[in-house]
Amino acid sequence: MHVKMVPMAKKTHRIERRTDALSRERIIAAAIEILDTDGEAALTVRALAAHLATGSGAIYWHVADKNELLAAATDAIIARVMSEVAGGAEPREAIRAVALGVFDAIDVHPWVGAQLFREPWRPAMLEIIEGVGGRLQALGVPHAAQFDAASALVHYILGVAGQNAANARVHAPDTDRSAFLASVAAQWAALDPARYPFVRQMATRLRDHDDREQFLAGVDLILAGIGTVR
Amino acid sequence: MHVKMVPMAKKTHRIERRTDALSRERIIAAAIEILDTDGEAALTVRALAAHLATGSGAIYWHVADKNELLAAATDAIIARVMSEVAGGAEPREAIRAVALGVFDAIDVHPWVGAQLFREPWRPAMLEIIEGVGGRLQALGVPHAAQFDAASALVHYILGVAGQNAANARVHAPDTDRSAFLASVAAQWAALDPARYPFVRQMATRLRDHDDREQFLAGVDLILAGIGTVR
DNA sequence: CAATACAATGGAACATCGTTCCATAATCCA
DNA sequence: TGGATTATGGAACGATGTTCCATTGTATTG
Repeated sequence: MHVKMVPMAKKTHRIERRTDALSRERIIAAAIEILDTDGEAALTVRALAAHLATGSGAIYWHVADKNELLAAATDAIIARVMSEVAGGAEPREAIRAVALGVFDAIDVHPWVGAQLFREPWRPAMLEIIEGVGGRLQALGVPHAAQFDAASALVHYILGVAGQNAANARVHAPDTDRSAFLASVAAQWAALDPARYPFVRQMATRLRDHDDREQFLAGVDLILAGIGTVR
Repeated sequence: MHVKMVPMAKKTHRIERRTDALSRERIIAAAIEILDTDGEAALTVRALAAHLATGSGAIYWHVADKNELLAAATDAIIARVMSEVAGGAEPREAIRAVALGVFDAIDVHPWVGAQLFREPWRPAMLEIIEGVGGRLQALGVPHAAQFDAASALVHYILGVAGQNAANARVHAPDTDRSAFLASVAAQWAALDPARYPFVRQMATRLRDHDDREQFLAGVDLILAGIGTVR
């Protein structure tokens, strides 16, 4: 059952619409809220309808389908990130800032990491490519190498993003992360030394590493590689 | 009670089963066949049961759930790739070979690209990490930098893998790829030059680029970066 | 002001999915 | 041989995304 708002003055012309009217923006905002608080799997059309105190059909009047909803939510998050980064810093620092912005956004909204892979021509991906690639020219990267350089950086960012999204999907929303890392590290350490010598050696590093620092180390590594073709 | 059974040798325990008996291996093989020919979305438990001429319940006797089935199928593909690569080539070439092996495998089995992100402690991911990281030591990468270097390479490979998987998901199974690239390139070229100058410039490169070559260029870029910390 | 057209709503209904349950069949073991 | 165990196949369940449609609210028109 639902409680309707009481239209107080019905004699005068009420230009304003009902204050609880649905809109594409309100739907996207509600979707983001559900995704952030309860995870990717919790965003069902029914849950969304309940959260908005409406029915499923009303949602489909404003949004084509769930895919479009997720894509729009992703675009909203990434656009916000890129506008916050902006700035006219030194190009190398700007690239790091863009990458870290995306990383941090996915830390807060893990579902974005999975969405970035779908429909790469959507605004979200364009923003990232532009944010990274736009600074490569200022870095002095030869024109012929800019496409490869931007592609490498963006794909690396995507890889980390997807991995973080996957990790968030596996965990309970607030599982102790260090406990999880320790458990995987223990599995690695218990592997057959003859078959997996490297992975075994990396077990302790996996346990102690900081995701954010390591992500940045990867960006720096790629930037160093880009520097060699200057 | 007398024994009138067939000669029941302890070691020759071979009683023939029905030749069409199900098995975990047959189920995984059938799943891979459906995934490869009809795409990720076509793999439903019902389709799989029909393909094996059995019922859904029988499948669940051999396999825990669909996740495990997909993970096992992924492990099978990646294990095959890594055993084929192997070889004692020069480390730099070996890393390129491993990366290309994964790339080519995902070109044939796009669904693998999406699966690699789930449960990174599974055999498939271990194989890749070991295949890449194991050669870094031989490359002369300092011990302290090996974790970051391997992580960067693997995440880059993952990013490309996920992107290719997404592309394959969007296309009809045999859509003309160059036509698709041309259409996206046209969209890029039509963007606002003030907002997306870099993406616009890259449009023609996007149209003409070769995925495989560009992937390798990224690997080389990262290897070059790794070389700077030697 | 009444009548009407249209945007918007909410919930029932539908097809499909992964999974569970269970009656049965096939096979093994004592 | 007979009971126990393994294996099978299909019905049934709950949940999902989506469509359909009767109904409501609002704006426009005669």
